[in-house]
Amino acid sequence: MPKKKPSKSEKSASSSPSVNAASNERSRMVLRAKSTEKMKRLALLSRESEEEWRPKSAKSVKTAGGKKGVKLDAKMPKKPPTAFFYFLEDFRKDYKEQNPDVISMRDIGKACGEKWKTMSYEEKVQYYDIANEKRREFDKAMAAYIKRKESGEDEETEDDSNFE
DNA sequence: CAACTGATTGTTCAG
DNA sequence: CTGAACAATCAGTTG
Repeated sequence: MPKKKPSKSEKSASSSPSVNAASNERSRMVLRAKSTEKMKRLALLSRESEEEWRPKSAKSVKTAGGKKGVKLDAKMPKKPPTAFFYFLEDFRKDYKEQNPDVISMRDIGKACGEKWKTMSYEEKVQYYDIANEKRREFDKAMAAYIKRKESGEDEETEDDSNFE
């Protein structure tokens, strides 16, 4: 008997049991506590220790214009949009129709977050599922990235664009 | 003129 | 385990 482990919400299992696929994908779905200054320092050290990690990401991209500027971005796969972002896409359209005056993501984001919390588990699972597949793909890229990093992360020398 | 910020939550990584 | 930071997006603001 498939008694699964839905001790979480369970709510109405009459809908579809396919929702479980989103929850137990990985074991690090914990994250939600407050903060301990102790750890804060630790993490800060880590980031600083890193070469340069990512330069603020997207923001710099715009500034970069046509220059790559960053060399580590070539290997580091960008984070795929989260389920929330997918929901945002859909919500954005709907929100625009209802509030044509408001177009800023800031306002929508607030409305989205509020609604997001009101959404039922099964409803959110739809987006979670999408994110799951996305991560799967991302996982491969990440594996390759790590593997290559351990390998020596050398190779790939196409800085023909800019010379110095 | 051009770039950054802000706001939302979820996912990610590294120690 | 935990925290810090980024993922999209676009109007608004600043330099």
